[in-house]
Amino acid sequence: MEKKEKDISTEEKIKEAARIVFTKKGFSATRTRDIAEEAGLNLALLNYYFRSKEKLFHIIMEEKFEQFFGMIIRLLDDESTSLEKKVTAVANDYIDMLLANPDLPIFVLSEIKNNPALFSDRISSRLLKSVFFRQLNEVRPDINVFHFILNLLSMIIFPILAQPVISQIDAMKDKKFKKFIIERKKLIPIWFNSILNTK
Amino acid sequence: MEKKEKDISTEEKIKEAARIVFTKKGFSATRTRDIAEEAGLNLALLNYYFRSKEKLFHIIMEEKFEQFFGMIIRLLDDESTSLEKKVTAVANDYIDMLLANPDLPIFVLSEIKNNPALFSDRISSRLLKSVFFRQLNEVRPDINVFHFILNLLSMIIFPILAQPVISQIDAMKDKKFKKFIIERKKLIPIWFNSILNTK
DNA sequence: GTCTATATACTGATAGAC
DNA sequence: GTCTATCAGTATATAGAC
Repeated sequence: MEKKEKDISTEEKIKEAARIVFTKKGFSATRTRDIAEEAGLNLALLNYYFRSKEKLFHIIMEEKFEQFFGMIIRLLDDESTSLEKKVTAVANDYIDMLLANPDLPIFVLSEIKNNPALFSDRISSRLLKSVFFRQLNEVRPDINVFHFILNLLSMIIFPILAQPVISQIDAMKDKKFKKFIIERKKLIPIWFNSILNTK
Repeated sequence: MEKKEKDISTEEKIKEAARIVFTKKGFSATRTRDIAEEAGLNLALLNYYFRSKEKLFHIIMEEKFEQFFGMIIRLLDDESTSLEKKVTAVANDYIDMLLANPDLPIFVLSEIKNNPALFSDRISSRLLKSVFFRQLNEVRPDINVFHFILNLLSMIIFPILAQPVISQIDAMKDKKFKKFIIERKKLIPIWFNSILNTK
């Protein structure tokens, strides 16, 4: 009767395997057999629990989109923190999340590109109405909010996206790459302050 | 005997179709039938001219990698321009190239992630030995060159990568998005100067 | 619920006519 | 060189035994 690891339901085993394989290879390159193998389960069980590859993919995709966009929006829509604190918080927490999920950005961007309908405009409107947008407009109405937020996200997300390229450089392999990214947690807020305080 | 459009060889028609379809959908999601259809040609001709999907892909991929990395390296390895001019040149010319080839960045990054062996370390060493690296070290030896170049590339490339997401926002559709990106040609050098002149 | 076996459809590649 | 027809291999999905 005691709880063991083995008590994870078959359904959840399949979902966990699907998270790994889909985010790693994308929808097209993933075979249902890859997921079954990753889960250590029979192929037929995927269809028993989820009906089709598409349906399973949609469940995982929505989870991953929420992970990717939801966290940013929650950090930027916080009434209790200042603009500077938000930049620091995004740099810290979002980088940590991406280091734990390095396949996430390219998965999300690729799948939205393949099928833009997957991305609901509800997400972008949550960003546009966020506290962050209001705050930046109060402090620096001359700064284009879109440029500012896109610079922040670029400097955080792009290096993770480009890791497979960057890590080919000897000085940037594995742990060195991770150390390099963690350095950016401190540096990104500094760079943004010099932009904010210029002119 | 006169030259017409129709004089484009069948081989080149297939390559041009392959460029479009492979960069749009990636290797796995592309069917050889998609390429034949895009070229307006019979499927069997692909194998007649290029033996296999893999071989055709390798040809296109190497072209595209050279386009993506080669241009950056040529701009950064120019003895005749200053550091500031290089930032301006990269912001201008590279953004123009990416606007003309919006599928290029995610294609290159996805395919290298799927198969890191595709990316030769010859490319990274050309970057590390570039004039740009030497120049930045002379002017600001306290600045980490990797952070600097990655910030530059992030701010240029990421917005293009994220276009399918950004353009879901009403204020960022089509021509407005392009205008927004072109604004960045002027702004990116300004932002980098405030970072370079700080501290 | 889970397995084996198999149906059905798709994809890359080739044989052979023209 | 280019086409039609088709093969062989693989992928998703299901039927049916346990």
